[in-house]
Amino acid sequence: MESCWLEGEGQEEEEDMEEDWSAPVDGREAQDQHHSPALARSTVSFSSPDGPSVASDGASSASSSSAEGTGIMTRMELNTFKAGMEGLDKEKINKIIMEASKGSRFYENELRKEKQMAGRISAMMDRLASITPQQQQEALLQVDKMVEDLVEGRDLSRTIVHLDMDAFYAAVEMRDNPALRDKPMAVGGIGMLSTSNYLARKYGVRAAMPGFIGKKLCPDLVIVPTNFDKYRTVSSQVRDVLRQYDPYFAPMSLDEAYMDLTEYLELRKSLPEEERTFYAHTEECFMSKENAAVDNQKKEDMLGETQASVKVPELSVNSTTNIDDEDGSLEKSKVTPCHDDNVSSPCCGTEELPETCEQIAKDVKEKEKPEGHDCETMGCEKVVFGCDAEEVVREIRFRIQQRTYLTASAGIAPNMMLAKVCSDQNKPNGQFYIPSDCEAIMDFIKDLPVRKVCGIGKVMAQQLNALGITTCTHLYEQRAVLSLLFSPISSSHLLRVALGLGATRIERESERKSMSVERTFSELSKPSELYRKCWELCEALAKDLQDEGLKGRTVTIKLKTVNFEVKQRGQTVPRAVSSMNEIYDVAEELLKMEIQQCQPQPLRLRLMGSSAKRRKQEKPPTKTTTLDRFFL
DNA sequence: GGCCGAAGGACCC
DNA sequence: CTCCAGGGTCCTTCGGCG
Repeated sequence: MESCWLEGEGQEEEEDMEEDWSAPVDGREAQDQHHSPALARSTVSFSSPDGPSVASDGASSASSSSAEGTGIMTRMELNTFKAGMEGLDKEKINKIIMEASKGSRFYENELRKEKQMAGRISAMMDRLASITPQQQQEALLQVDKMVEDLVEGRDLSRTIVHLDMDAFYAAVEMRDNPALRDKPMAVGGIGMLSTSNYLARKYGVRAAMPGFIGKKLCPDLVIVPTNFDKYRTVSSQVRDVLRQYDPYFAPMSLDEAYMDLTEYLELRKSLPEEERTFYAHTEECFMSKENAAVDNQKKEDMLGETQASVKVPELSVNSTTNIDDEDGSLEKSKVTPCHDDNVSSPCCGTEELPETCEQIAKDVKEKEKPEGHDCETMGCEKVVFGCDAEEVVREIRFRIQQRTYLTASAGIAPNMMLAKVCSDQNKPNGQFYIPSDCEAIMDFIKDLPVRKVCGIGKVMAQQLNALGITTCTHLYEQRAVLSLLFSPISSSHLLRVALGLGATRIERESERKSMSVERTFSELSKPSELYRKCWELCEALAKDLQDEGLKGRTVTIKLKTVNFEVKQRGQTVPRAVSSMNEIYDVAEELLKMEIQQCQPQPLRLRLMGSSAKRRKQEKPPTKTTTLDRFFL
């Protein structure tokens, strides 16, 4: 239960979600003038009052606000950036997506948002044009001071891993139903797909795509309903493995997690070979294996498939003996106190400290072995893993695969931001390592598309794009301008990205801040129906809250009109609430106001939600009477 | 000016 | 022929208030 919040049904890994932003900018072109397009532009625009024309040029290329036509609707197209997109007909796919969407209310709303975005960008370009060279100089000076601090505070002492299950939900379904293995399939419903297998991706079917469009792209697409209980089970098996390498690992969803291997790697150095030895189980092994729960039919089929992929992740198991001790000698990265990165101490939680890593490791290793099974005599392939980070991660992936028959990808780097990007690098069933030295980091960062960075989404990417920024190098080159155009928080985040910096301490699970329930339905507009729906939602929410023993001080309702416009209305109450009645009282009132607001017209909704949020956070951990762990 | 609450979004899975 | 989720977190902007 301590893992509560992470049970939030994750969407699904790498998937880029629907989006796209379909980089209209051709990389090369950007590179040619990437010296500082924005800089040049603003200088030009400054020296010549006409400047804007130059600037607006850049803006319009990034997001033509001209109606219809080709350029617009960049938000609906397919993101070709991600892995597994080789050799597929983007043109054709986008055409199909377009045709399926055109004219729908959804599409109209997207159009609206697109225009709004264009407006924001052009406002930004105007601001850019009004920046004087002096301002820029000053900004640069200031930013470079920050750069200095940031670089000085760089902490290369940690080894962070981001682990990501490959096409998780889809992989689980394929594992359990062999009939699906050679078919393009996706998990979800006709309304929305959570993820798709790699075969389906070839057709352009991706996560966060509505099922009916998936069907259009790939008429043979098999859509399997989600089965979260199953994914949760598998997920916990994976977590069992991860825990042994970092008891404080942080699951981000059912299918991905961050780990800090620093401590473990230290310990690993003195781990005898037998402790690093595993066996690739063969069919016979499985016959007696724990998975007895699975019916035989499935099991057999599973094995057939598994054999093929059971091989050790990545290359040579034998090259493993390279116990690179050279690694321990990197004193160049003097351990700095890393003041910038989050200061949470990973190892201070007094919670259930699961003994030591060694103990856990032994325990679980036993568990992984089929009962009463002796690998030595059963002829299982013996695998010995080395002691460096890459070897350990291979071992982790190997064990995950042995345990779940599913593959995972991983990224290893000195901080979370990089690790996350890395895990995507060799996506299905691969891993990528960035050693802990500045040069390696910068080399990696250099051409990294900003869009790949976690936290830079469609919108930010498009804004940056308008400034001629597509890679992290550009990000650095434009640091002065960025500091002037974006908020301090945003620009410092961008700056850190540009420097290859990221959190080096994995936050201990934090308390949840809100809880919500929302539902999409076919149009409702009669007040009685709306109140009824509201009631149901509040009921569900109250139950969820009570199940976790939580209360909320702010009750909000969320409404989505049939035109996809989203509204939220909230009210904070004097005392935290959790009961059905208390919540509904507030929600009903809020809903009533909305219904009245559009009075003669009916309020036509396609979705309604209800949520309870905790209030800010008390400044000092107020020692208010060991206050119940409620939202205040 | 600073903090808070409300509303709207961006982003992530 | 219809048909685009649901669970979160965090940031930004704005108006009110003391």
